[in-house]
Parts: sequence; C-alpha cells; structure tokens
Amino acid sequence: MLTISQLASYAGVTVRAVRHYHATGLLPEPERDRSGYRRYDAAAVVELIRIRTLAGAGVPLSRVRELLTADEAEFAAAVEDVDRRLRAEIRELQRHRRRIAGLAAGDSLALPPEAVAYLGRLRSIGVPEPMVEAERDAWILVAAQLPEQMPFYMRMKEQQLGDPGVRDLYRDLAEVIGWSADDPRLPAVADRLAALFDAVPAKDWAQNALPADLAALLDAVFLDSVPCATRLLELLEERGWVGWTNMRPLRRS
Amino acid sequence: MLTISQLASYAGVTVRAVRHYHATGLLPEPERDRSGYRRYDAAAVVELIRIRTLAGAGVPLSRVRELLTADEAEFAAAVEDVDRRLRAEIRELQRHRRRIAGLAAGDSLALPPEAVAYLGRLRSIGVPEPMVEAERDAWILVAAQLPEQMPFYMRMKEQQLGDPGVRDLYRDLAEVIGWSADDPRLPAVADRLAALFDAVPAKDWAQNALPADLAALLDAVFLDSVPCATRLLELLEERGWVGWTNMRPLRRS
DNA sequence: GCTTGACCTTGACGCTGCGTCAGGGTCGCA
DNA sequence: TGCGACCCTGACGCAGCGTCAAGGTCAAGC
Repeated sequence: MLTISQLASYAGVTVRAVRHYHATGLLPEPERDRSGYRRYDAAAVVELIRIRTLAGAGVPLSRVRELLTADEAEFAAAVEDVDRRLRAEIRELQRHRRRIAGLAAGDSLALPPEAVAYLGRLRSIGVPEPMVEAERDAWILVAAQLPEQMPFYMRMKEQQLGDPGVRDLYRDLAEVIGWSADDPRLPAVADRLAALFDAVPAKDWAQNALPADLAALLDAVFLDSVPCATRLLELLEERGWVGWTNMRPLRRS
Repeated sequence: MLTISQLASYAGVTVRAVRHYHATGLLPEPERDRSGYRRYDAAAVVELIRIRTLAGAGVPLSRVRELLTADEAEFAAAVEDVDRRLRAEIRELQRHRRRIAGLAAGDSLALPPEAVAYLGRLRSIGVPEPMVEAERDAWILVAAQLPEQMPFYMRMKEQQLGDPGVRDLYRDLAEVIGWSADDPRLPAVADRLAALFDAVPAKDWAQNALPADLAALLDAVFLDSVPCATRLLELLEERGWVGWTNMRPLRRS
C-alpha cells in the first residue's frame, strides 16, 4: 500500500494536486488506515497518471472526468473540442503579441499609426508639446469610438496642415491655451478662426461631423482644460459659428 | 461630468472592470457627487483607454501600472518581457495541442506509440483482453517513471514475442490470472516459466532490471490483482527463481 | 521512554480579472 | 408618486492548485 506522497511521486504530481482531485471527485477517496492516513493501491497510480496525461495536455479538469469514461467516438469528439479551444487561445495570444509589438512608449499607446504620424507632423511644424498632448488625448477618444474612421480623419487633418495659415494658427493656439478668459487678444483669435471656417464649403461641416455624444465629450475636454474656452466660444458665436468639435454655422433667424 | 457607466461605455469596458481598477489602485477614485456617485472628467476616459489598451494586449494589470508611468527605455524593456511571457504561453499551448493530437481513446492515453503497438501485437496473437489491460497498466507505470527507456523495453518485448513458446505462454497466463491459489495446475505453469527463465543468459537479468521501487510497485499490482500470485511465486522460488518484475536466479547457498 | 524530523490530516486564504448576485439608495421622467 | 434605469458596497465564484497554520503519527536514534 502507498501513502499519498508515494502515490504522488509515482505519478509525477504534487500531494496537493492529489487532494484537489479527491476534493473535486476526480479521483475517488481511498481507504484510510487506522490513523486516518489515505492508503492507495497501484491501480490508483495508473488512474492518476491517466488524469495527469489529460490535464497535462490542456484538458480542463471538469472535462477530464468525462473523457476518462468516454468511448472512442465521444473521446474523439471531446478531443476535437478541446483542440478547438486551444487553437482559439493560441490565436488570442498571438493577437496579443501583435498588439504588444505595435506598442511603443508614448503616443502609440492607444492610437493607430496614422494618428502617431499626424502628432509627429504637429511636432515637426513647431506645435508646442502641451498642445500636441491635448490633440493626442482627443484623438485617443475618437479612436476608441470610431477606429475605422481614423484613417479618414487623419487624411483630412494632414490635408488641413498643408495650408500655411492653418499651421500658423495651430502654433498660435498653443499659446491661447494658457490665456485667461479676459485676455484682450482673444477677439483677434476668434476673427482668425472665423475666417478659416468661412473658407470651408458648407457641406463639409455635416460630412465630417462626429456623433453628438462623442463631440460633447471632446467639447468637455476643451472646456475643462482651457481657461478661456467658454469666452472663445462666445466670441465665435458672435461671428456666426457655434459648437467646437462639431462646428457649424449659426442660422440667421 | 460622466457617470461610471458613461465612462465605461466610452472606453469600451464594463462598469465592474472600472470599479475593479479603482479597487486595485490602477485608476484613481474620482470625486463623488452629493449622493455618493462617482463623477468623471474626460481625462479619466483617456486614462481608462490607455489601461485597456495595455490590458487588452495581454499585459497583466500589475504591470500596467508601471508601464503607464514608464519612460521609453523601461517601457521597451517591459514590453520585451511581456512578449517573452506571451511566447512562452503560446509554446505551452502548442505543446498541449501536439499532446492532445496524439491522444486517441483507450491504450494511447498515457502510453507512447511503441507501447500501443506492443499491446496491439498482444491482441493480434490472441491474448485475451483482461491480460492485455493488465499489461497496459503495468507499462503505464513504467512509462511514467522511465519514458526514455520505453523504446528499449518495447523492442525487448517484441523480440520475446518472436518465440512461439513465449506466445503460447502469454495466452495461457491469461487464464492463470483467474485461478485460485490452490489450483492443481499451478505447478505445471511454474515449470514452464522456470524453463523459460533458464534459457535466458544470466547477464540479461541484471541488464534489464527496473529500479527497485518501481519493481516493487509492479509486483504489488500483480499480487493485488491475481489471486494465485503469491502461490506462484512460492513455486518459482522452489525452482530457483525469486522476484517477479525483477526476476533473478536464487543463489545456491 | 524521549526526542527529532519527516509525513499525515483538515481548513482556509491567495492568485487573476473580473461576472454576478444581494440588498439597498438615487435620478429623471410621466 | 411611481417606475425603470442607475448608483453604491460587500461578498462569493471561477481554475488549479500553492502555501501557511495547527495539529496528529510514524520510524529511528539516543
């Protein structure tokens, strides 16, 4: 007769594992000797090895039970099933690897490559870092909601940066971020923005609009982080433009 | 300001996950409104998305914390580390797949292919099923302790089956298994076994011996499952042979 | 007979990343 | 004022054991 540690060592498992199998009913509890120790016969070793063989091949313990008592056909079907699960897990991990590989520090965390390129472009034309980070956070939000639209938006933004006037404005807006609501230079900024908006064909506004809730979120980011944001929006409204993320012309009424 | 479910939906996670991140300190607890509800700003959405991006790429939450505050070099090193872990897990699962694939029902569970072939050979020469199963269980025990020796043992056994006398004996032993200890036919069986042993060169016994503890286990299987085993070993000892799994000639003294 | 060290027993918590009640309070709208 | 949709905390559950904790047992050496 064998003690539990002898049994475990013959089968190449830990004593704890054996007790776990007892607890879950996978391996029947053996007789006890007069002091309460479990005593095993050699058949238990064979049974335990069969359990370990299945468990060691990735079969969940809950299925090991059925597999041990299955006939050929059931066994084949169950094996097929377990293999499907293993394949799915492997695919999942490989997806993880691809995503990890695409993750460098900084911007590319949570942003597609085209957005990273766009942020790099902003930096290269001299937009200060705080402004770039504000842009980054905004695009992180957009990318999370509309990942498949990102290439389109980024092409649009890159195109806008082709205009020297827009580039200048971006650099200057970086400073505006720090202004207080009563800064005397705000009206001039509003004028420049309005002039830029006026140059955009009317139909483009509707076409590029973001979903209302996402736009509201982005507006909130702007209003939260820029002291003069509220004032700036007022000035723009005086000039015929309402909104921010989804800018639209004010209907004259 | 956002409620927890709005935050969660913007970031594409569940409310429960957000609370979990709070509990583990991964995401800081926000302000509460007067009724105790958590209220988030848009920056929390960005932070949560960054967390999800890492977690979704297979980074354990405990490491997400460090990664979010890591500089480029630390980040690169950590990513390398996570990728190593993912590769290891994938290798493990692929090992599982190979083992599952090699697992058909019945004998091949816990036995190498050469042992399965040997059992098939036994069946083909007419050895009855109970005897084959006894052999199978014995070889499962051996294979678990000495997997790399199995090809050697199996070649040895196949070679023994080349002898028509051995084949006859195997078929007959299948019946002996069921005999009681006082069966009058036992001495004749012992004679046949002893004659067979006498034909084996003395040095082969030592060469093929199994480790003592494994041999003891296999002997125990034999003694447990065969009623006349003890008597048979006595008869063999009278004829100059002791042991069973590790049979050896009795020194005349 | 006593000690020592190696085993045995049960019971319970820990790990990962949340899902899923349970049992209550709150908000907003008709 | 009632209803449905949210919010809160607290706690258990999941897989497969690892790892104490607190004790009882056994075999061997003195």
